[in-house]
Amino acid sequence: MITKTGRTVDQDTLDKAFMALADPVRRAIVARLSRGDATVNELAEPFAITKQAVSKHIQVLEHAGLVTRSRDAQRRPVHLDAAALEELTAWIDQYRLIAESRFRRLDALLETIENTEEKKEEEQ
Amino acid sequence: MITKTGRTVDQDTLDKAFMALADPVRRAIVARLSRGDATVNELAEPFAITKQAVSKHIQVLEHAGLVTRSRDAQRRPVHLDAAALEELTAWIDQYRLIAESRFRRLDALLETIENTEEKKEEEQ
DNA sequence: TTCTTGATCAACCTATTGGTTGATCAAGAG
DNA sequence: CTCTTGATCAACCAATAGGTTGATCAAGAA
Repeated sequence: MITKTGRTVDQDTLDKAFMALADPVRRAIVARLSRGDATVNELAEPFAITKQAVSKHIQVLEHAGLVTRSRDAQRRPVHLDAAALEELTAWIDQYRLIAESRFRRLDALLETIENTEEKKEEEQ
Repeated sequence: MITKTGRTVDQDTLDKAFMALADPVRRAIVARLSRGDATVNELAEPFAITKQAVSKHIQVLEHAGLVTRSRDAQRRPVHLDAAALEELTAWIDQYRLIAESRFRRLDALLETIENTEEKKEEEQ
């Protein structure tokens, strides 16, 4: 599929991205990163799980294309990719808007029918 | 968290909803349903998997709150819940917009620095 | 009642997830 | 060189996801 940004997103990328967000720890990491880049240790601090587990979560986010990492001596700051998030909302909105427009058209149709019924009653 | 619609969405609901979208078969089902309600058999037709497997996929979507089902004799038409999709985009956008506004502020800062540097050069 | 249709239930198999512990590596600091 | 810090690799384990086959159920149709 093609997003508003013109980028092509394949099924596998969508699989990984949605799967990545289907975990409360990873969503908390995304929330934290929206406020600014952070290291694995910083990200691990609020959680009651091992640093290794958090490292794995970050790898999941990275393979999903939601975050990127740079090198700064021993540190490897994690950075949130807002554009990747936008592609997900674009996918969802595409179908949500179709469903909603269909709903609105049905709404209009029902109104038309109601008006017709009222007219009939008036004519009687 | 609370969405634009005022509805509260708990972690477990987000877990299930994102997990539900992390599968190409279920996304295809969502895409099909955006065009209108359909039965399990109709939804199963395009796929090379058993009807039972599709039935399970629909249950996953249902437990995630993304679709609802009504009763019409033996048929159980599946209906896409556009409002539930909206809650997901609301969650994503919340953090995407924070990250982007941060990015824009950094952009503005870098511009300020560049202008300052240019000014210095002019002064030399 | 019997047959057909639409759909689910139940049991099972395999691959993958999310977590652990323990070892290892890479880059500075002393 | 040795020590510390930040982070990853490797092996393992329990739970779950996605799929199958076979039986079952509920509602009309004949």
